[in-house]
Amino acid sequence: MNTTKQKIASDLDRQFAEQGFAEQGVEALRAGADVSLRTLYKHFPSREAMVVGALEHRDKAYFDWLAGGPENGIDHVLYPIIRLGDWLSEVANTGCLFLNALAEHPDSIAIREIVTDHKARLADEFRIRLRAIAPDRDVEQLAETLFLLHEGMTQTARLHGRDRATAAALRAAKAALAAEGIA
Amino acid sequence: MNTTKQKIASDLDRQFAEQGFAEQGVEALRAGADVSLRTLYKHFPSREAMVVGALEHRDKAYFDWLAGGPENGIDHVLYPIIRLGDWLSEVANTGCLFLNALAEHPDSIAIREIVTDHKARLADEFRIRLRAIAPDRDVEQLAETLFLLHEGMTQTARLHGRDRATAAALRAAKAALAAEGIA
DNA sequence: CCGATGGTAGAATGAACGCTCTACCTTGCC
DNA sequence: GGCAAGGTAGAGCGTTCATTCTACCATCGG
Repeated sequence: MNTTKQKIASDLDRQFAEQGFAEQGVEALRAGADVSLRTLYKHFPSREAMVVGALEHRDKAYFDWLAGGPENGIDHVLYPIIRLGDWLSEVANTGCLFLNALAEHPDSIAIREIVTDHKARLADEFRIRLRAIAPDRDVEQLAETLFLLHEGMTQTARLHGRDRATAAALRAAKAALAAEGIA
Repeated sequence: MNTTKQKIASDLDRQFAEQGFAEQGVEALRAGADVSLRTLYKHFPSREAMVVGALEHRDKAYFDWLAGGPENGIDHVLYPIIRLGDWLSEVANTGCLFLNALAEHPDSIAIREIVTDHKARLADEFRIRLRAIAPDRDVEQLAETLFLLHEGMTQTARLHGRDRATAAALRAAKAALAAEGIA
């Protein structure tokens, strides 16, 4: 079964989030996941694979976390931003795991790919939600704006605190929607 | 003189921006700065000091870059965001050097301090500019919003391209100002 | 001309790293 | 019972890293 693999991936995710990527060697990761080195390498045959595994785990966890929420109205569109506020209070607040990984491994194709995919999917999420409440509009620019607010909020939460960052992102999102006559 | 030191700091800044922090050892940094190992260590007695030196250099370079610009009106407030667009086209587009450094050295007090200071000064920049055009208003929330847009734009430029990120940030900034009756 | 300053090249060191390997143990199905 | 699957502990290998050190050179004010 890959139950063990998933458990390890979850531990890797948490460890990379809390301690960063560079400051932890494979031995520290092994200890944090509480498995043997052999088992760790069986599931993730290189350190890079461990990073990819952690990112894949978080990608899934993040979109699972987004399930549910209001089905109509402006809150349907704002929900990912609202939910991000909750997320930031539950996990270690060290910015975006994906962008942090990319910062440390700018040359890794596998990592670049998963980061790009995750962010594209997030941008799509806003597009889909906007189309749901404004089917007759071109929502492309608004989707980009909401995506930008989401990213900015993630980074700003590290520096100004989660609540202020959430409030600022929601304020700006509502203003952007209002300026386009949506809401 | 510290001319040599400044030259090295500038090279370190560029190298960290282009190649990331983790993937470069001291020997690579030395080669990129075209100095001897001895001289490098004379000015920056540890690798951490090299990171701090690069960040200090960029902090100064960034605020120098912000000098000038329109003195009145909404463009005075938007100028850091407009100028960020230019900046992103001139340097390697790998996100925020400060946040990347923090991602790789979450335990370094010296690095955390310079990152915090830089970001606080940037937030102040927006506060000061807002007060200049709206002296009778409480600009605190708007300053936070503009700061968030600035940060979000920096990250989004990596993924969606500089021009789209700049346009989205400016759109959102104008909407936020309009919503508060400023502009 | 001399000595201080600040540069060069690059070998040496000791620690830490990613990864592999040997040897053994536990569990559950036929 | 026995064997296959998948786990454990941890020593060892070769490499790379940050840092230090020896030995030498160029420039220039007094």
